Amino acid sequence: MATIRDVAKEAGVSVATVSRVLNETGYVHADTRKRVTEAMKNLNYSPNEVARSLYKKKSKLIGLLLPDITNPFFPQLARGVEDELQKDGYRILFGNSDENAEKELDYLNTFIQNNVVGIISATNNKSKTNYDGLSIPVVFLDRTSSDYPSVYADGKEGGRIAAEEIVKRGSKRITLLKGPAHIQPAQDRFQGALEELSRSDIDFHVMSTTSFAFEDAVKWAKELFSMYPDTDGVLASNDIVATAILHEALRLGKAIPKDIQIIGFDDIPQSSLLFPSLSTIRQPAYEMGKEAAQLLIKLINKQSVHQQHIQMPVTFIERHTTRKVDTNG
Amino acid sequence: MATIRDVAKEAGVSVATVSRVLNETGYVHADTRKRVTEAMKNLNYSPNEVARSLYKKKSKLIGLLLPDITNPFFPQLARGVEDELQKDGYRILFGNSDENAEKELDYLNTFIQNNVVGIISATNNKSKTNYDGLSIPVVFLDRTSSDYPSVYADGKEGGRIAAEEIVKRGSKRITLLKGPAHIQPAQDRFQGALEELSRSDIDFHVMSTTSFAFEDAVKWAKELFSMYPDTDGVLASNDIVATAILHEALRLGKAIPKDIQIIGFDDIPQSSLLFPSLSTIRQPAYEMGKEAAQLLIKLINKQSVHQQHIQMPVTFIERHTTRKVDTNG
DNA sequence: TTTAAATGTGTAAACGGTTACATACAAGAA
DNA sequence: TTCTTGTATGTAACCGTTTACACATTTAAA
Repeated sequence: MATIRDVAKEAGVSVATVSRVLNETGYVHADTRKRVTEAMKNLNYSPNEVARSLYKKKSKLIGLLLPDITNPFFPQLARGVEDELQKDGYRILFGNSDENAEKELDYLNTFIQNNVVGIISATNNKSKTNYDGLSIPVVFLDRTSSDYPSVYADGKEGGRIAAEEIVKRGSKRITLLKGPAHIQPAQDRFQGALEELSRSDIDFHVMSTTSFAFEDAVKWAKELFSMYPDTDGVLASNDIVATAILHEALRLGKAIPKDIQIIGFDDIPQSSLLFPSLSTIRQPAYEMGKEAAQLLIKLINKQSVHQQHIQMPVTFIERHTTRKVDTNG
Repeated sequence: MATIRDVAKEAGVSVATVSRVLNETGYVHADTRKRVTEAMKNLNYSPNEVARSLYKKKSKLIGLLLPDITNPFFPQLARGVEDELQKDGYRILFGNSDENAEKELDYLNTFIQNNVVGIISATNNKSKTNYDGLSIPVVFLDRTSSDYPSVYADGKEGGRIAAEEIVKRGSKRITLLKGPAHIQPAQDRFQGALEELSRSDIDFHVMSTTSFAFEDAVKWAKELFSMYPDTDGVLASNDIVATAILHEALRLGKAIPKDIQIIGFDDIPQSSLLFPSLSTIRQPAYEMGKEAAQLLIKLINKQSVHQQHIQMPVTFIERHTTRKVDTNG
């Protein structure tokens, strides 16, 4: 690898001059610039980002921390983040935390040690204290925070809409699935649905679940139908869980949506590919990723940001696990 | 951030001594070590990886280049890579190439400029020349190469098995989908299936496709059933395409697997969640990621590697888009 | 006792950039 | 003419580590 000194020698100038043409700062004579540019080309020179980063105490790297890229909701987020950051020349240092505080802290440390210039975190771990005292901007994604900038979907409203839609479509004995207690977005959507159902004159049960893993969800699905066999509507905590419910209902020979309606949450890509395709509350994951990235870039550039907390709209996606609404109703 | 000099001053020693306790190199008196360790703790010191990287000309970073994390096959790969690398303290610099040569080159450059110590690439772009002349180890994932170490599934055998299984289960008029020409793994599985079908006395059509996007796949699915309405078996180029075929078949009121059998490729997580669940050829994506990471680490450590080309086994996953094999046959 | 080897520590030069500061010349203003 | 300002370039310090080398003191061997 050629260094700036090699280029300087080749062009017969000092390193300062090379640096000036590199960064387009200060004065450089047109002829000199040309000589330097050619020397760079000859030597196939490309500046060492590490040396730059050391002196400037800032890199072109940002840290992205996700709970688990294997969960189909997150690749969309990640892609939104990347597409947006890439435009400004930022690169991503990436890690999965598994919602494990130790892993999270570990990644945060290496982010800092590598001079990242900003962090986007979609973890849901309580210990936000991990982020206190950081001297670089952090934006939380898929998570609310009063202390830090954040981008999240309106989970409560989503839960409300789901409840409203399923009631509107005639379910009378609803089971409401309450997601993991430590995942705030799951609790928001649960609250929204709970409030809306309480307001209605519908019978409903609440069933607690503790993870979003499909294998676990299958167990809850079986439990649900054995405990509440006459359930005719399920509000699932996310699309993974909804898929498990759908499977179990089909296995039991229930007609969908005639005997039982199901509404999921997230609108992960596979939801439209199920059969019957899943009605769900859509979170605009890709756009959320982009928003978070844009917000972070503004923060990095110390531009003023009108809104530190960006709430994204949530929409009901009507597919085939819900009935057509009775317009005569 | 405290520097090594701060620690040295606090402990009343030179920076060299601090560095020695940090790296456990050279001689350090037990008492001195204790003083230094305490100073580090007091100052909450943690070494600057950038400075380290600059001097040593190597970081603890590796570059991971994927075509598109949004394609459900890749998160598994990525997770396997990460879980394995993380054990040895490596961190991931991540990028999506979209099978675009320019983007790929761009990422490769920034990987190098950031002193990554190895690269894992799952791109399928022809221009392997991008990797020539790199002074760090590269391993190709989900892609064969004679010139570089690689980890890939036995696509040809997979194609062969798929053909064998669908024939064994009684399909008589098979449509074989040929994936994008520039994606080598797609061509391997196509070749394997083609050879096996040619060997049999079964009628079959070949239909070309040019991407793995679901939206495109839907169009081909419609085309397939209009051109070859009597097809009773489809060998899809991957699970996404198989899903589209499945959808269209269901839409047309075909009974599955009675009227038509479908076999996919990859075994992405959602394939078991479809209804009917998809029979497919499984590639062990997570394990492939792990293997690639292990191989890369060995290469980085200049350990001898017995096998530079690791071919992973592929298995037929029998689910519900194929009939039970006729054991009286 | 002398000498070699092992132990313990410090000084300063890298690593490859950026930039503050110094210097020099040319052009225009006073 | 002298002064100021703009243009052009170079020197060297700095960013936070690691490490070659030097030096001093112990310990062990001869």
